[in-house]
Amino acid sequence: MESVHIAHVGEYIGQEVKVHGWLYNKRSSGAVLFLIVRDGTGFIQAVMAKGQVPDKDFAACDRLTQESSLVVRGTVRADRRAPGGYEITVTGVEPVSVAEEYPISLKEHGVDFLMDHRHLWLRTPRQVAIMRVRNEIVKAIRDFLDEREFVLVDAPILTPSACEGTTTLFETDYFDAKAYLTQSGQLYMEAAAMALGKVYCFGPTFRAEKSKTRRHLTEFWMVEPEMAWVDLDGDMGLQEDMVSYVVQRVLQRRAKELAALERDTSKLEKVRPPFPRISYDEAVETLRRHGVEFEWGNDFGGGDETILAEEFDRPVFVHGYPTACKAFYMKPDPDRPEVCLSADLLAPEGYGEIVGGGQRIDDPELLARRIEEHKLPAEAYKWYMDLRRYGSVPHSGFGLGIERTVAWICELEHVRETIPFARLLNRIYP
RNA sequence: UCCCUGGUAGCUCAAUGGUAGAGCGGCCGGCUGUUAACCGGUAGGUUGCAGGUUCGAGUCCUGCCCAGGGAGCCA
Repeated sequence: MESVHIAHVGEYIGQEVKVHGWLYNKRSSGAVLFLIVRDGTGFIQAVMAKGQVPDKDFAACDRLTQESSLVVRGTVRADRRAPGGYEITVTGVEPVSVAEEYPISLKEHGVDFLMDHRHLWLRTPRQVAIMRVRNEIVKAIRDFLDEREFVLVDAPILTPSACEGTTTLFETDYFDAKAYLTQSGQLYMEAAAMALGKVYCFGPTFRAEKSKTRRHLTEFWMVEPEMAWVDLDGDMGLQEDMVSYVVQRVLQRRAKELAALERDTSKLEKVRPPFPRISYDEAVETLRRHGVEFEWGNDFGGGDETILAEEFDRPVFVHGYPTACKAFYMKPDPDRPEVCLSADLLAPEGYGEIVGGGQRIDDPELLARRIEEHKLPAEAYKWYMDLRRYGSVPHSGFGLGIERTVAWICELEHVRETIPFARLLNRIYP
């Protein structure tokens, strides 16, 4: 008898199969027992009638609790009444482990309770759908970059100093010296781009900021491509191609999951290049037109980003930010040094900044001056300066936040559901 | 760090300053097609913690703790 995953039972109509899974729910009508079984690939109802299986088996199943593990044997049958289209007529059931009283019911729960039980919450249909979409997004990014001949170069997680020196870092002890958890692999990617041309890193990043919003995690994942010989324009071109590719791939391959999440896919269909590009100056004008009192030189807040994004039906680039409010390595616009060759990509529907990127300073003198102006330890950035001393070239890159992208594509309220085990300001359990 | 809201049964919630309750889950029983099944019964409480006001506090006051939402912060 063949063991099958629920997602594939449709290929076994009329055959007797084995399904290994967990009891999601159970209903009974006296002499008929309905077992709703899940195995991670799907859900299926197994129907068991008294008299058609040994009484001992029937009684044992009647006692099974929610989330008990079991092996069901039975014949696959197409049934219009079944939500998935198929049912199993049980010929035998082997309980594996009877679960204790399960904390998560099929009724509503509060966020705090669910987060405390994240290890079990992950088993519910909605969370399973989100994890599958996340997986598809990650795979699509890797496939896209691979097709374009980017090389995956892993950046270190333990770093000797801040990449930008400003934001708060998680400090750790490194054999009696201080080390920090990385907040970006970018500087290392710049080194790698000078070796390999087109590279990217993909890994966790850590920010010890006390941010308490639906868009922030203290530990999150970023993909950071970096390209030698590419300017800001080429950088934005790659971003719109990549984001469009990812969205279309998810629409194509995860339609079932998006439907389970009740995602309005018509809005995602529109995500195709080219994306609109507006300058920081135009963005400020737009905000003022909407009645926002905005001073030139400030960075945008969450509400500002939403107003800007709502002007368009696809993600929008905002480029040419004031040099003063961006990182030290951003290349100033040669025609207008008060703004820099940077660009943020704002997702539609209020999801805010999903990408930040730009062209890096390639002039050694200017970079040295910036490091000094930002009061960064020159010694720690000696290797970074070397990249400009030995064959400097124009180069650009960006960082895309995985969780914000997942939240947007899945249309979620909060990024805490986009990562298996979220790390938040007040949460490091489970 | 600041502002707002909340904390009552395992969970989700109700209770005019006057006997702490319901639904779900648990347990016991019933039902041969249930779809978050349904029906009957039953157990289940230091009302976040510490003070205070009052004849009487889940309810009002003060402090603290925790959570949620937002702000700030944030490639």
